[in-house]
Amino acid sequence: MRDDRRAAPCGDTAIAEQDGHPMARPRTPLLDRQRIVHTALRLVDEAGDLTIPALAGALKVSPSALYHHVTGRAEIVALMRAELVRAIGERSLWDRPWDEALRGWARAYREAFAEHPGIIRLLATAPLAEPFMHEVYERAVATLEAAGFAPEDVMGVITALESFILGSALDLVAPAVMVDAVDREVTPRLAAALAAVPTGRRRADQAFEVGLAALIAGYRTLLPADHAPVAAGPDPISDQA
Amino acid sequence: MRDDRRAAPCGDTAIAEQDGHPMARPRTPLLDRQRIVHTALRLVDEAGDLTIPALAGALKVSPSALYHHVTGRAEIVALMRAELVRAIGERSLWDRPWDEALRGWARAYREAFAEHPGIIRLLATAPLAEPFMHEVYERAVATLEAAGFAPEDVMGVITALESFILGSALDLVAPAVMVDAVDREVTPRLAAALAAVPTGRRRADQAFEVGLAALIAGYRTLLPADHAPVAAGPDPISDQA
DNA sequence: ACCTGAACACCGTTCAAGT
DNA sequence: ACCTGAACACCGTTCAAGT
Repeated sequence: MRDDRRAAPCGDTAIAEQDGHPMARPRTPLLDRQRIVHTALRLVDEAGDLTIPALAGALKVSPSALYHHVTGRAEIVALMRAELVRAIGERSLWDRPWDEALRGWARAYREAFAEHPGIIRLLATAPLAEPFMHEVYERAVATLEAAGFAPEDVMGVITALESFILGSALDLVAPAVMVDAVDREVTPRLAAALAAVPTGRRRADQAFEVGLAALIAGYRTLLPADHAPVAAGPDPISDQA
Repeated sequence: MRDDRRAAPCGDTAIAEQDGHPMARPRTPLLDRQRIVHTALRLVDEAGDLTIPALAGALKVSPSALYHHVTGRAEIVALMRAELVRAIGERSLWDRPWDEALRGWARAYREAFAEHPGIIRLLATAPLAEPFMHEVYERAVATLEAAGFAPEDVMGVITALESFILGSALDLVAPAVMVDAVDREVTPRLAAALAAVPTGRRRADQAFEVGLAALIAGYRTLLPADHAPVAAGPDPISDQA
């Protein structure tokens, strides 16, 4: 069903078969982990899933060639996860009040998923808690403790927010079945509620913002009364690239 | 790696091959959708994934036999989802204040997943928004509107809660990698925060309860001032079978 | 070291053949 | 209608063979 041909001009990859007979070991390696991961990401974005034959095809290489650079499909997925986590870390800023920091982190986290929607279902089934993520948690813990959260609550606060983000990322790729599949005879109020809400991407965005605001507001009530540095202003948006 | 043999006593399924030669159409059907779904659920719980050969093996039937009752693997998954949704609906009670109702629904929802942990990764990638779910949404919308939530917020409130539940269900099956993988030299505060938290299932439970309480508390702030029927008492637990 | 092509075990699905 | 066994297209992975 897919068409992998893309009019390859001659000399595309600098090394090609010399005459007509197949080559074994090229002088310059055709592959490296970086090229594999980036191509895999592009492929997942376009096709929605990842198969070794398709990946090898996009890299103009035999499937078995990949196994000289990665241990298998699982490692490719792990590398994609690392790439994503790196993107999250780059965009999160922790030198600000805890509520703004958490909000910015959550948005960066979800935004990274939103840029590679196809990856969500590949990564959702496994946690993001790779060593890469540890330093992000470290900063989150420090921020929350400094803000006055009880030590035994801190991990729960972070984990719950992360669960919400991950669930929201899944919501992002969930096909919006309901909108007109709802029978206004049987479920009239649901139909009305759906009509009052935007469609497509903005639907998911709005639900995310509603939940994020509520979660942060709820976290604020966990703080002892003398710790309330930031007034509950209406959503101080923190812009960032 | 798996051993599907289970010492079958003769006459196990009432209909077996008469002598030694294979049978074609048995007098009583060997299969029905109910048996298929329940066996699939058991299999997913035990093995963590679902394959047609394994399912056929557990049903003591040839793989191709399944296709006379079900259109394919996708429909089996859909039937499992319907089974799960039914369980959620049965345990949720909506004739109570909105916050208690939402809290009970969320717990029932997650509890249904927790009983079949293996199913989470099968269902997480697709929404639960099947027609079965519509009437649950209908009741949720009615409850929230009656409580005074703005019509344009209602779907967001429900969707965000559902995202949190789904993410928490995924957290439930996430292997607890971090606990001792954390380097207390590099990330000392994270290590300390983790030490202050329970391990195993209870870790996920606590994070879920922290997030659920915060979300509901945050939702309460969305209500106009004249709508606050329930005081913010400390977690009125709603027991249920 | 790095690539190819053949090969293997597996999966989901189809289909003719039997009753 | 309902089952079987053979067959198909596909997948991830291994491995000997080439340079």
